[in-house]
Amino acid sequence: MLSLEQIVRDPEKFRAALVRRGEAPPIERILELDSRRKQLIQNADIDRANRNKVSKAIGDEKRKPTPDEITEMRETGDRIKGVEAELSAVLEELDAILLPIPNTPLEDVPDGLDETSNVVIRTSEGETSEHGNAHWDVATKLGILDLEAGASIAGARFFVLKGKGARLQRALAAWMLDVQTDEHGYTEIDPPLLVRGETMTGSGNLPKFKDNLYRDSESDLWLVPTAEVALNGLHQGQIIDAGVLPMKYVAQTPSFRKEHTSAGRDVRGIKRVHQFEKVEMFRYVEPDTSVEALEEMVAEAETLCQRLGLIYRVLKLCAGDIGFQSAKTYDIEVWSPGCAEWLEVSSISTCTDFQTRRNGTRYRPEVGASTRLPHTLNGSGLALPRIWIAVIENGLQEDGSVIIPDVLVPYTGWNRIEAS
RNA sequence: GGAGGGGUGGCAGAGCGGUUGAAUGCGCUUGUCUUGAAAACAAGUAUGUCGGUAACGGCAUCGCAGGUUCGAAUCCUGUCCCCUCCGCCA
Repeated sequence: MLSLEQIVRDPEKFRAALVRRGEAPPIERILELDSRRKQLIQNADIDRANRNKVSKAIGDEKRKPTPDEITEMRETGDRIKGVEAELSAVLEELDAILLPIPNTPLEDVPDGLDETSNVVIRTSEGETSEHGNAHWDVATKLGILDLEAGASIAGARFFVLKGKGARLQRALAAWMLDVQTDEHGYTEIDPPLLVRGETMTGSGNLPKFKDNLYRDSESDLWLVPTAEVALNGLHQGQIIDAGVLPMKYVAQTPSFRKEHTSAGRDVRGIKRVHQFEKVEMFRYVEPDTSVEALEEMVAEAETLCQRLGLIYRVLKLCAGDIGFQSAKTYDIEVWSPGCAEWLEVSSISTCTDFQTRRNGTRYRPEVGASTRLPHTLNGSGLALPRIWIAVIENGLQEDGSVIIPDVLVPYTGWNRIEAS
């Protein structure tokens, strides 16, 4: 959520920033509601102050209230209730307006309204060859991927990994998690995958994106579309002590997405599925260090691609293509020689104070200082099964077998998936 | 699923209709003392919001949401969470 206070202070700045993302926020209505809000608060406070004074006098004097006092205070109480009712209607409307407004892009985010304006800022060494053997053919033939079983069990966009395919995914996840914890200093978290609505709202996924989320209505819990949701909720409502930031977390979890909005895209194979594993990095940092932290996280994700020997490129997303809660996003894509396309395996964003304002995560810059909102950053490090796809398609040999990267061998116990 | 108990400030822990935003202790900050530290002593030490350049003042908050009352941390209802016992279960 954006800061109401800041919007009121400089409405045009916010309008301009949101226009860059193709949004037309009702700024006038917000200003109107805010001034009404302040007026109502003042009215109610005056009445409450008076009521407090009278009640306290009665208590101090240890006497019964006079009939006149009772009448007057009842009227005051009714008036307060009326004002409070109007105030809560105003606040409700403000929430309804503010909650679906996305974060504002940082200055250096490129202009543009869709992915065609994203900027490739670097590409790794190596050739983007094509061999035409897509993972759905190769892996099915190897007996390590069973799309039919996935469909039979759960429907379209679900899949089953088998044997060395399942082991390869487990190895990838374990290796990435080890690098993030042992080398990059992240603390491993194993969070709930079902979360409350408030937690989902705190991350920015609700109310706007409810159609892409799975939900158990009986217990009113939502399945996380990414570990980011849970990691973002880790400190909601808390004040983080001075000196604790930055905090770095990493979690490997499944992600559940309905993908209604991408109905016709990537229908073959397992590029886009309803349930997938992902290793997610998440950081809480002091505001003036978040820009630097974002670059670090991109480098951390790139390291993984490099060690897997994959060809990848880094994109800086334009204002219209960054996610709802993001102020700036880099995507990392790896080359898929079988599908002959770039696959997004990581999306790394700074959400500035957008999420912490929503969920009430604050920190103290110094002992005794007043609280501030930390910045949050998130990024995949990295997403399965797309990395799995890339490893399979890149490791494909002439004879149909697949050789896997050396870094994974300690986790698999073998380096080749033999053609049957 | 059944039966109880409980949620108060950074922590511990009083209060159970009337100067209670909240005793007391611990912790923390600052000051005095000290070469320095400790100890002792003194003062300060929640969050948010409205007004104000500020100083400061008002209001709200004792899990959360309602209700009763002139007045609620204290009474009532709902709800969330925690704990104990029984049952069930990976």
